[in-house]
Amino acid sequence: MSGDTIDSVWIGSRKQPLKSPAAEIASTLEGKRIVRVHRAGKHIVFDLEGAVPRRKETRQAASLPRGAQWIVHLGMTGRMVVSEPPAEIAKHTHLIAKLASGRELRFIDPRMFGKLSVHSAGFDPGGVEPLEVEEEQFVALFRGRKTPIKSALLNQKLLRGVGNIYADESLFRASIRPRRRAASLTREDLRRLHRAVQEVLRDAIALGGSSISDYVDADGEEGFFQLQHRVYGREGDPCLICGTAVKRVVLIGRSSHYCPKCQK
DNA sequence: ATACCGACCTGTCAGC
DNA sequence: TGCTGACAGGTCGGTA
Repeated sequence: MSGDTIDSVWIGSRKQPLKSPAAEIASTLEGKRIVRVHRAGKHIVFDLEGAVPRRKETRQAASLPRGAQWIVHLGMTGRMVVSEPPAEIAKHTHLIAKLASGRELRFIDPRMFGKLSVHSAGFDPGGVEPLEVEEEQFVALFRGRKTPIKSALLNQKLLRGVGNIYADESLFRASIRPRRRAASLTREDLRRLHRAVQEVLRDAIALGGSSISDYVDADGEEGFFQLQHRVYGREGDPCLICGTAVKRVVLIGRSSHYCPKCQK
């Protein structure tokens, strides 16, 4: 992908997935070389020709000339696939970028919760990377917040990249109930949670993610972390530690699973 | 400022 | 065999 050039862009008629105007997305992408593809939280970031990597804490860098960036958020059901042109165009395909190599980059998203946008300056998703954050900084992020700890874990402005499955799994491994107020957690609780989040994410990444119904990675491969879920999707099943039935409650409109005995 | 809730969409599956 | 309702990897904006 890196090094390839976007020759032309086709954008579907649905506006829902577009965070920037279609014409702006097309004009920003067309003719640009993809310098680098990386991830920031839940966003896929394409650095386009002329882009200067963001540096930490350098406000004056804002005056540096910068290339554009193409930002893709997959939402719930979004996929970015690389296809050969003869490949059938899947239903719910919202964007096709024709590359100089002859391949096509396609964005497919049935539910249209995914988002496409372009930025002319350095894109900042906010929050810190959960796999990079130090223990002390992690503790400071959550200390004193009145919100339920699970809401805080899902807040992308604090920690970026943790979603519903991994929030539940992390809280189980840290023996903390989803509804516990962040402010009520001790320093030791938060240290355990820090370790749990990192452990869950590392394990999940190693297994290629969680394929619940239709998730596959960029190569179309399913993940296997769902086989290691200890509470997510296991309502009524015995806790793997104590045998108590796993509970499911709705918190901020999201399914939340926990063991009522192991998690306090 | 903070925190819930519905809205945004389509697809699938269980239950009747 | 349908139909209906609940639910799904996420985020936003309105309202209290």
